[in-house]
Amino acid sequence: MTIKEVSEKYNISQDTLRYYERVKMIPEVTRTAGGIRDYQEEDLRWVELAICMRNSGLPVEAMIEYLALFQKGDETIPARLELLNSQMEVLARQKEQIEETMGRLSYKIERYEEAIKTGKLTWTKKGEIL
Amino acid sequence: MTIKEVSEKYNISQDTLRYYERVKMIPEVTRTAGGIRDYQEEDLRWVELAICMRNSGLPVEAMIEYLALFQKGDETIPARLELLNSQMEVLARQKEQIEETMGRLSYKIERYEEAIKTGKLTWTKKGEIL
DNA sequence: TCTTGACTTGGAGTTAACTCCAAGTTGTAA
DNA sequence: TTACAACTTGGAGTTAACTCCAAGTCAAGA
Repeated sequence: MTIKEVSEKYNISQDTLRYYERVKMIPEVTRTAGGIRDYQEEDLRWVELAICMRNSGLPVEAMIEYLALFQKGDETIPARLELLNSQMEVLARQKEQIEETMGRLSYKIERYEEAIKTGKLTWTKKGEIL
Repeated sequence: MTIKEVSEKYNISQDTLRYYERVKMIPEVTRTAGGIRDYQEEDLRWVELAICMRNSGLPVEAMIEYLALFQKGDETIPARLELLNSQMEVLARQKEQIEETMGRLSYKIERYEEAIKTGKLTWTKKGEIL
C-alpha cells in the first residue's frame, strides 16, 4: 500500500505519516527496492494505533516511548504496562473533564432554547453568565 | 480577589489569566483605582467557564467567538445556541475517541498483565502488535 | 518616606504537532 | 526512452496556546 493510499484510507496527510515515522512514533515502514514506502499489514496496525492515540489527545511523546520499549523486547513488558496504565488515567481524567463541560454546555443550551421559545432568558441563579 | 489568589484558586498561571483576558476569551476584569485586577464574582464565573472549556480541549477561538456574541446582546442568542451545539458535537466525538482508545489500551493492558503472570504473551490474533 | 514585593504592559520566546518546500529519485504509460 | 506524476529527503515555516521578560507602577509595612 502506497503512502497515498494509506493517507486516504485513514484520512491523514502524507506529511503526517512521514512525520510519525521520522519521530519514531511508528517503526520504519517497509520499502520497495527503490526506497518507496510500501505499507504492510503490520505497518498499518502501527499507523492505526498512532492515529487512535493522537485522536484521543495523547501526546506523540507517549507513543514514542511506547515504541522504544516495544523495540527493546519482552523484558520491557512491565514498563510498557506501567506506561499504558498511566495513559489510561490521563484518558479517564480527560473523559471526566469532557463530561463536565458537556453538562455545563447542556445547561446553557437549555436556557437558550427556552429563551428563544419564550422570548426571554430564564436564570436559575442571579448573576449567572450564559 | 487578586490575580495571585485566582491563580492559586484555579491552579492556573497568572500569565494565562492575563492571556485569556488579552485575547478576549473572558471580558475585561474589574480593576482597582490603581489599575490592578480585582476579580469579582462575575469575573470568576468567566474564568471558570474558560478553564472548563480549555480543560476539555475546546479551542480558545471558540470561547472568543462566544464572548463576542455574548457582548453583542440578546439578538445573538440563536447564534450562541448554534455555537454551543457545535461545541457539544465536538465534545461528543472527542469522548467517543477517548472511549475507543481506552478500549484499545485496556486490551493491551490485559495481555500484558497475563504475560507477566504466565511468563509469556498470549495473542488472540496472529501478527497483532502490542 | 522609603523599601519591597506584587502588580502592570507590550512584546518576544517556547513547545507540540504538524505542514510546506525545494531539489532530487522512482515507476509507469505511451 | 521519454515524459510525468508520485515518491523521496532534510530542513524551514506555521499555528495554537501559552510562557517569559524588561521596564515601569502600585500598595502595605517599618
